[in-house]
Amino acid sequence: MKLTSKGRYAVMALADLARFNNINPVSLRDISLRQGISLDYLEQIFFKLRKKEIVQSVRGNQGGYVLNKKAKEIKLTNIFDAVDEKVKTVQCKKESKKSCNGKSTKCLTHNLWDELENHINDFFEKKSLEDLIKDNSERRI
Amino acid sequence: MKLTSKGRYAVMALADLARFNNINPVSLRDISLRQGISLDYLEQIFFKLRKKEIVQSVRGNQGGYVLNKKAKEIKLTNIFDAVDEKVKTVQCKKESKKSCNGKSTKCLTHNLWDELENHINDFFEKKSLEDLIKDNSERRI
DNA sequence: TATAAACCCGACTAAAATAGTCAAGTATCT
DNA sequence: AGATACTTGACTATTTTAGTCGGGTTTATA
Repeated sequence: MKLTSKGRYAVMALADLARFNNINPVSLRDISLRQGISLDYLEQIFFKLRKKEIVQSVRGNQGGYVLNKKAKEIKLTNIFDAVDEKVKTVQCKKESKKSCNGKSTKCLTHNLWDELENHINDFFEKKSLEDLIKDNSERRI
Repeated sequence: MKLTSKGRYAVMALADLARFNNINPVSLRDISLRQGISLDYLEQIFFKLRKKEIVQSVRGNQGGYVLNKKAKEIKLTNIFDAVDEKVKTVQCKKESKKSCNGKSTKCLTHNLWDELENHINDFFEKKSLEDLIKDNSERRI
């Protein structure tokens, strides 16, 4: 299971983007300043987000990024997936099925990890970017 | 968020222990062989489990470990806690509340991580060791 | 057309975490 | 007495993380 800064930054940056997503693209420089994330690191992250078509880039002066879909349609799963944050608790597929299939207690816990994985993925599957910014503006201001 | 081999090993080892928990204590050597976990590493893990009173040790020849409570009463939370696997998605408490409390979008995602944390902890809070071995024996054999 | 803003992309790296190993014990059963 | 098994601390190789660095290319605008 991984869930590290990269994933968090990606979500933070996209939430920021969703908020300031007007006519004009949002530059990474602005996001970097607002969210306190290194510009260079943001570039790495957005490179991946672009490849997965979550954002679109606008090159040149006054350029930046825009969301490629509606905030409602961007689920957290998509984001984590894009930046390679795999919610993977155990890689049982590698260990050939012979050594696993019901053999003693070794695999006793595998169902658990599967279950957990589904549980977490469900959570991420249901949450969209829109939920994030909506939740937040409801609670404050 | 961390959820690594140490946590998995701890759960596997305890599930093994719960299964073979008869009158006699179970030696780490046996668990090591059955689960394919290095004996030295198991010792480290059980040192922690003992300190948190999840297991009891029986020293000397024919010694080993026994569960210190009923399998039903040992929740996964307790296990992860004992081996320092913290389900912590973000440490927002450090960043003083001034810098966080509703200031722009920086904290926009904090509710999310809180929610996720609760979600996962809930899952672990509900699952006991007994659930594990019961689930498993139901499905096979 | 010059220039600055902004994206593009690969390579490198310090620090931390992980998953152990190693060594030298101590306790207890037979 | 001897074997088995727990106890404990220190050490370490490997991997991952969270970046940095450096050199591009593209495009708006003055």
